[in-house]
Amino acid sequence: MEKNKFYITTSIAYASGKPHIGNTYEVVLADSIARFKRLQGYDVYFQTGTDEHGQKIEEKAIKAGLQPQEFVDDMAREVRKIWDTMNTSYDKFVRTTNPKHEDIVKKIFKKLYDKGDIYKGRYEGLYCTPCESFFTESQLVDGKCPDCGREVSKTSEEAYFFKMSKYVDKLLDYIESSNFIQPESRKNEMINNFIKPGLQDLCVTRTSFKWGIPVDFDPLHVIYVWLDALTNYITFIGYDPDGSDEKFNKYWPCDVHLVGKDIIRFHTIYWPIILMALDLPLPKKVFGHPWLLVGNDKMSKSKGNIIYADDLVKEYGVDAIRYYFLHEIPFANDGTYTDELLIERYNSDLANNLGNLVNRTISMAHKYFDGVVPEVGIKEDVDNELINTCLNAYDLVNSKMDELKVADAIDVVFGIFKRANKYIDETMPWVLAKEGNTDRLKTVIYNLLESIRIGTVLLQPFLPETADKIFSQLNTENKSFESIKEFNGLDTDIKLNNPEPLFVRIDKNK
RNA sequence: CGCGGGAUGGAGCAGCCUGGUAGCUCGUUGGGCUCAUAACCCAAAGGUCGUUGGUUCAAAUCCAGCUCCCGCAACCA
Repeated sequence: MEKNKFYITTSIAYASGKPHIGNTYEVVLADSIARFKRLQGYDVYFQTGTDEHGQKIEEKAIKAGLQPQEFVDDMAREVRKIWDTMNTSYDKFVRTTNPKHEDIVKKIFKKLYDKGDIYKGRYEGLYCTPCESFFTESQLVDGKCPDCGREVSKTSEEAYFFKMSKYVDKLLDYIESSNFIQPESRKNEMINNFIKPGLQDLCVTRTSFKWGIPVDFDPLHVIYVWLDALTNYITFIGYDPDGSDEKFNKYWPCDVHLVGKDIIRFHTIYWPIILMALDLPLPKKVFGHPWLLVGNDKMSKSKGNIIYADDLVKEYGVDAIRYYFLHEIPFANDGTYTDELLIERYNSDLANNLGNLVNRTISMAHKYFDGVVPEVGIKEDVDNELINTCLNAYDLVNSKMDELKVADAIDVVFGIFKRANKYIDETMPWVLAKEGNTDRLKTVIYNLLESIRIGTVLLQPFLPETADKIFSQLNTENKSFESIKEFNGLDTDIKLNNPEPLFVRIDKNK
């Protein structure tokens, strides 16, 4: 039987500098979804990578005394290292300087040109070289670049344009009749801001720099970011205008493109139009996730408040950071990062609620039963609430994940651990031990261990390293979603391993 | 009149679409417990839901004006 496929991407990181916490958040978010779908039995393909062309990179390379290719080789290695540090399970890390990709992009360009969707014209505007951007008169601040404050110059260059208007009606239909754009509020933003006022034709080439994919039949021109970067989603799974691979036919159309909310426009307007022009099906969903702010500020180099994920991982451990990213960033609004909030979440949720629960439970199992998982003995009504919390959790998590509400899904999982802590107070195992009520004590300890196991099975997509540690303490291989449909997945008579603290509390005065 | 988002106890958020006792986590205070990582469990205090007006029997929720913050404005995730 053929497994259902699930294709998910992140946007590709621009390889001009070390990716900061925001890019990293996106990959972790995609990773948690990819892992969840894999556990559900989907044939998942998860793609991420780097966008490696453009003027900014060309300039940075020169400044560093490197060839652009050497520069991006270094950057790609750096990006990949951070993705790996975050324990992300991407299936493919793509780079737009890949020769095969470049080759297909040239073919795509040619195809669209031959079709008449791309034509040659002139691009005019006020240009800021360092920012690599054109501005309109109204955008300027005191006649200068609104971004960097430097002089702009009137520039005009010959360029190729993509005819957007041809496909705009079809696009509007698709956007309005589907849940293609997520969250919903972005849908109106796109329609009112960009589509309704009328789409201008998109400039798809540049002559002002060399570091890019040249236009085959007009080598003065370099293909600008749109057709180069966006197309990574199809070129690397085997799209070819002359005939695509099996792999492409299997995975396309993409199920979810995860992108930052600032580039949602490119993914919900230009990208579908490019695909329409190529006669390809459109992606099912684009989710524009919010940002992680530092305090109240947007992260930026000029503010000097940039935070890098790998620094945080060194300090707190990978799962603490994954937890913070996945749990603290709301579905639609921006999230906040501060050291204080991170430490607070770490202590209360990870160390106190989860870590301490596992530790106290396994300690009791050792103390009362020599670390052997006991058989269930006497049952009582109080058990049912805990058991039901565990058995209902999968459906709740699943429905939250379907909506991409990862933070809510994690809450459901931690709700199990919270309920288990309460159960310990309700049943008071130490009293049962003192009274010699072994038959009841067996049940209580089993229920606790099994609740932890069920919670851990559901924890795997979010905190894979921690889940492995708990499974290892429980000494069990029953990790599947199938195994949590009933409350008996932990085999009895297994010898547990010794308890090891999962998260050591952090002294916030440090 | 460029477009959009936001303002909810000390902190971070939910609730608003589909009006009807304001909810969650953290923190604070008091109590309980001693299996455990001074963790866990219970309880309490703390908010006129930015502001003014309107609709309504009833407004955090719907409508209008205002103030403040933020983002986008055709390449900063």
